[in-house]
Amino acid sequence: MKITQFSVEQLEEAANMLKAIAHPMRIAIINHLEGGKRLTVTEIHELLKIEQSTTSHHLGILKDKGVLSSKREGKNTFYFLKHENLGQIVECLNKCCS
Amino acid sequence: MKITQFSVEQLEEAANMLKAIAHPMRIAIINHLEGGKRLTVTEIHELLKIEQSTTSHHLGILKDKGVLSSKREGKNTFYFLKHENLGQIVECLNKCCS
DNA sequence: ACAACATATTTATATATTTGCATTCGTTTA
DNA sequence: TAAACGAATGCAAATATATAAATATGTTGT
Repeated sequence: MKITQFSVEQLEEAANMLKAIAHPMRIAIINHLEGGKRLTVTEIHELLKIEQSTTSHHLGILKDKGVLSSKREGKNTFYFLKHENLGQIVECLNKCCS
Repeated sequence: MKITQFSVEQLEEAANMLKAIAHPMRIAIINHLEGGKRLTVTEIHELLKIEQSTTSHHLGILKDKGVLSSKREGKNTFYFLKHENLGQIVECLNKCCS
């Protein structure tokens, strides 16, 4: 007996969300945003040592798939986790990968 | 302050594991295996109405990336979750997607 | 050894993702 | 209104992934 029942649409959405997360850089980004932290594109780009445009692309993917939200404040755009419990996925991964 | 500290290798492994899960059919497979259930390739192939070879490919990916284990018993190969807490990811997704 | 069944692999094609350069857009400050 | 800064977008090349048909491998029973 399945615990959770997924519709085809839910399967698609869940897969898209996971696909968004399933990238080393993007896991690192989420990891840095855990605990309600807010970071700008430049901060992340310097923190992870990846190109500004690449960073923006990754953030765009995460935002588009519902993992992150963003808020523009002046010249900066801050990114943060949309659902705090998404951090659980990262924690769970950490347990399974060690 | 990050809760979890990932090494580059752990990020890669975590991403590979998530990438393995991040597919509608593969989420459906995991969903069917929750609670310690064991299913054969044919059972999954009939349950999800996808080609036998496609099913085998998906199962191979999940096994290769450490999500599933398998055990051959006679003509059949049974597949099952390697870490039961991987089901948590699916449950967490379900919460975030509804 | 042979037939029947279950699973895995090979191969090819279509499709999607990643990355960074170059450029553009939006905001602030001189 | 220009210059400077931060962020987003368009584009192209390299790489990876998905699917299924055909084939091969492994296992059981005759």
